[in-house]
Amino acid sequence: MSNRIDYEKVLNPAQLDAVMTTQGPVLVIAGAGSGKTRTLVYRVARLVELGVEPESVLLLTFTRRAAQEMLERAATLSDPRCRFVSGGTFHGIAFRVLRRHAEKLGFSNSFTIMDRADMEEVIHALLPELQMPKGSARFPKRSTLANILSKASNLEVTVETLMEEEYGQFLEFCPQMNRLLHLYRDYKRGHQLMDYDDLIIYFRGLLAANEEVRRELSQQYGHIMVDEYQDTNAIQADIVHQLAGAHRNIMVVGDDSQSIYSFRGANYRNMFEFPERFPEVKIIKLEENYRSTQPILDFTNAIMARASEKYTKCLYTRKSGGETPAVIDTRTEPEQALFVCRHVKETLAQGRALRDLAVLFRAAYHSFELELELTRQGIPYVKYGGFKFMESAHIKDFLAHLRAIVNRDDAVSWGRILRLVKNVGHGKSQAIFKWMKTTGAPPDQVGHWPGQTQKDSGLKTLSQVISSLMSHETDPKGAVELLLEYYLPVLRDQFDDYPRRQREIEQLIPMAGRYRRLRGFIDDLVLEPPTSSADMDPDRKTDVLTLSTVHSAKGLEWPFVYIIWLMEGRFPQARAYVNPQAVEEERRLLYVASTRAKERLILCYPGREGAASWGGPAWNNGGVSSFVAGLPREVVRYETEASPSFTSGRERPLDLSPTPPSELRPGDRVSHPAFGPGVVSKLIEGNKVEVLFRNFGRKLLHLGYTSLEKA
DNA sequence: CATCACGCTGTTTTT
DNA sequence: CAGCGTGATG
Repeated sequence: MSNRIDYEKVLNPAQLDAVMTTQGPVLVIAGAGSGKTRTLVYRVARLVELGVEPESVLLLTFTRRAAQEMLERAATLSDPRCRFVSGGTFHGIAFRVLRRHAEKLGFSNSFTIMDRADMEEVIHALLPELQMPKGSARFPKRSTLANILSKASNLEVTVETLMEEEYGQFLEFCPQMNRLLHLYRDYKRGHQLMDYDDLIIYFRGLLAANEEVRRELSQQYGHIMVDEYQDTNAIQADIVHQLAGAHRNIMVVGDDSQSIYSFRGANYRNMFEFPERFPEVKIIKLEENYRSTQPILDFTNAIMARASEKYTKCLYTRKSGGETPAVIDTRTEPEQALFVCRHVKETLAQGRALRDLAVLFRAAYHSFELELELTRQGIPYVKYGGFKFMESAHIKDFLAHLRAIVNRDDAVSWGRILRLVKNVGHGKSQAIFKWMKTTGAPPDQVGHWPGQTQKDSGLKTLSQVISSLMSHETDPKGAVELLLEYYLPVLRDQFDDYPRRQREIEQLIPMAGRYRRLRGFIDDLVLEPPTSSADMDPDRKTDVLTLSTVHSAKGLEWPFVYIIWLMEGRFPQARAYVNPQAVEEERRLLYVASTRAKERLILCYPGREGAASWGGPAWNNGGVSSFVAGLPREVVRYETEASPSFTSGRERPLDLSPTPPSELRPGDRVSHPAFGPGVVSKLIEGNKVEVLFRNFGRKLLHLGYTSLEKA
């Protein structure tokens, strides 16, 4: 039973226009908090109400979660059939299509997807083939190499061009980079692997080269909507054009000042090129903000007014009142953590719930110190962004077994699982894989590798496990349970903190239970994984504080928002990185963060002395202090450590001096800002100490530089 | 193959 | 600092 919606009552004129225009191309330029999501939700509802088949509506979003939430909302407020609308990410759609048409691209339909960690691993394995001259200047590390290759393919420029523009320090390695690019391409083809970038590129290629596929998809998706269009790149724009070129029922929604994904080749100019591709486009601007108070908007407008590129709009609200955002120099990082904790507690005392508050930051590690203090003070939180559940070693190792069966050419996974066998390392694993490939031995015959000795009898066990797993293709849950029996002893051997890791792996059992085929299960996990272990917590609805990277906070809002430590200088050699474009992206990042706040916005930064933790010139690509410096008092309130609201409430005197090793003994309980609670296992001469952390295993720490504390 | 000492060097965000 | 590569040793 569907509900009637009175659109004119719930939407403003611009939103209404966007919702009611259901034919032809539409570009919606929507400022932060202007009801962009609301507009998309109602438009989905409207289309279904008009009798459009839900399955023929395609909603492309940035994360799978965003799509699901929108469809759920549409279903709740109108017709439950909205849940059948096709929603997902570009990568998700691309993968589904490519799977069906893999052979047209010269791939087998058993190809597997590599995540970033896999990509880096392959690059790493290829490096010896580059034959680098010994003792030459430093070659970029593998994560940088992956960044360069990925960005070059996303921008569709040659590696040289990209390096000239953004990696001047590595220009001398251009020949090697080119060689690496080719090796990497060949490797992927040879092993039936695609990385994230390939999904998008091959998808476009398939559409361009194959009229039949293009027509079929265009017919299947008669109405297309794209959210966060400013974060798409030129290739994705081509895909949109191919899909909608025939019927032209395409709506893209975006905000040029929220473009913060240039590292993926995204460019907000895509938005302005849209009218060139669809000249009959209707352009709708949403400028009224429904989220924040006017003082918050004045602040964000003032920040963007200084941008070197001019953006399309100025936000206003009809909400009156509200307080001016505050900027606080907390001098040091630990003081910043104390300040936020104290402020949070005060806010709770005023009757607010923890779920109304969020702390946002640039990089996942920026919250380490705060997390420590929150834990000390017993304030519960969930964190989004940064650490990826799927990328932790134990999860990857575990799933590699399943991947190796599904795609027996997947050398990355085979390497992983073979190296887990006792006395098989880098060399032997490669020899075994090569043998399997040349003899065509099926996966469960690894135990019969002729080179084996008595020492690697573990191969026999692996063989048996693989053999039973192969008979569980239609029973993912059974396969996971079976593999668990084999893998748990390995895990126990390998990690000191196996109970936590075991628990995490066990969470895969119910997830696998939702799939009919093993392959579907592992594909989904790689491509659209739970964003963090917090996501898997069934009690998400509990009243907790949110910590999040700005990137992960996109599209969300909270009454109170704290922003901490936004790119102050920390890296001594950073002068090389001063880059006007990067500064502009940092500015937009601050804009995105600030516009998440509905009522109150507080920005903290740990000043220069707190930021440059071991001296040297500060990195100068921007940061809270540089963006707010000189803003007028009407727009921002400046507070320092001298202001009463900060100093008076300090809960205990700060002692920032490091713990001397003589005070620590094996067995002492300690706490570290990054790694959390742990126990001292060993003292090492000088100022080093080995700690066994509850969540991160064994780490060797240099005291004097880390704030390791006795707990 | 596994472990350890030593030297070097510097961003980060995510599908 | 801490992660990573290198080269030497068990």
